[in-house]
Amino acid sequence: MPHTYEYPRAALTVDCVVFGFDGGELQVLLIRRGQEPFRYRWALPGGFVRVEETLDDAARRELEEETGLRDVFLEQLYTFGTVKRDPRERVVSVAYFALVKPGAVTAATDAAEAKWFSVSDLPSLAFDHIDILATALTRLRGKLTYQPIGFELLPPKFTLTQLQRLYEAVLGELLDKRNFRKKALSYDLLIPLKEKHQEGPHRPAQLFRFDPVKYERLKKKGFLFEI
Amino acid sequence: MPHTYEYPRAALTVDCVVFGFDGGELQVLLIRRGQEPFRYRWALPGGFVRVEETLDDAARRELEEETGLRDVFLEQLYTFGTVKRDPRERVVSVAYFALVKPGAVTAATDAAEAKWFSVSDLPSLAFDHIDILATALTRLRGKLTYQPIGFELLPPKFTLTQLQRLYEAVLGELLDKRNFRKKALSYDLLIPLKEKHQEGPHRPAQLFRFDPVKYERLKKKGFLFEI
DNA sequence: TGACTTCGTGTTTATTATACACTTTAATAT
DNA sequence: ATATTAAAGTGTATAATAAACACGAAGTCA
Repeated sequence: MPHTYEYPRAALTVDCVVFGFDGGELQVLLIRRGQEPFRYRWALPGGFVRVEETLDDAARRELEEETGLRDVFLEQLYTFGTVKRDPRERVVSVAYFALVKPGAVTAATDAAEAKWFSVSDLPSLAFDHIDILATALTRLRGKLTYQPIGFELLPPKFTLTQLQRLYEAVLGELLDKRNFRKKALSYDLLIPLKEKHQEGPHRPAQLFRFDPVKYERLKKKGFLFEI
Repeated sequence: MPHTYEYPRAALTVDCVVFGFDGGELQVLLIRRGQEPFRYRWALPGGFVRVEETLDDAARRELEEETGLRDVFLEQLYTFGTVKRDPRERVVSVAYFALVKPGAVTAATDAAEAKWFSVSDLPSLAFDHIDILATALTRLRGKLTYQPIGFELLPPKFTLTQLQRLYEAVLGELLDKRNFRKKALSYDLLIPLKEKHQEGPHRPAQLFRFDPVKYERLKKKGFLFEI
């Protein structure tokens, strides 16, 4: 059913930069395009915004449709609106960035032609998606240093070393173990569990979980979480 | 000339939150609407994005058309896309925030039915513009503490006391004079001028200007400017 | 020339960040 | 059982930064 307007209108899309962490490197989830333009090229998951859904809803819907992921940390990033970013017609894209835990990762990747890529070894991307990705990376780095969003990238139970590896991967620098642990624990957001994480012939590591209640409380005060 | 599409499309607009500083309070520039909906209500300057212009261009164009302002600091803020934010039809708005110097202020206000309001004493606004404004305020506060954008709100020549008053107005707290000056000067971004600012029966104040060259250099390094 | 008002300045103390190395603990191999 | 292995876990001294705080200087105006 066609729709007619007095003036030409841009098409509106959402694109999601989905970050994951495999324990060593920061990863991005990409899907292989099936149609022109940029057929067979890797691209960010995304698609057209429907006229009766919010932008956030559109991002969540497209993410689930194309990757199987749901209930993830999702936040609006930036809106990309240069005139020629899509060769067909004017398309404005509201970009989102998402953080997913390793659990969600394996469940999702077999749902579609989606694949994780290390951010340090990316293929050529469709449209201006490399710019969107770069913007998302900058935002992630910035955010990580003042908000405890790292937990969104780790399993529900994690060790302090895993948390440190994540920070090191995202920030691109090595951190001092003792200072990191001091700082991370000082916010009182990590709850030690009774369990330990045994892996290999060495001392097992204490497992922690994140305290979402204290997190919400701190968030209202406009807190910081600087590492 | 009508334009037809296979699926319904949202209309795309830009809205600008323009901040100014009168020496005492933080101000926002609003325009009075001439048409329905929300006729006679105050609203953020803004309008429809043309299909052949970028979002940034649209924001600058609308800002100049409605307020006479040009060559201002302008930065994309957030995109507002709830379904019913405009009672007529689906309208997605890319919000921008702008900072203008007092010089531009007086030149602009008589250009249209635009008026400055103190952020602590706002009228009822059209659409969801009060939400956009709140988002902009939060962003301004956050940004001001780590980037030297305060200069965008001051005249080319300013005193340290003026700069401090601005920070106090935006952050909503009083700052220590000596510590503030120490910090502000430590970044080496303020150039003392030969002139002094004489006003009233007391010691005249040293005038400074902002050093844009050093600013650009620092920006590339990903610097901070914390007060 | 004295009153008034804002400008401009330095030091001490508290807090936070940084640098740095050895003991503990469990699994595994012998 | 004992030795080996490898990561876990921990404390202190020093440097850097932030915070608290008060008074003389420089002009105008009566």
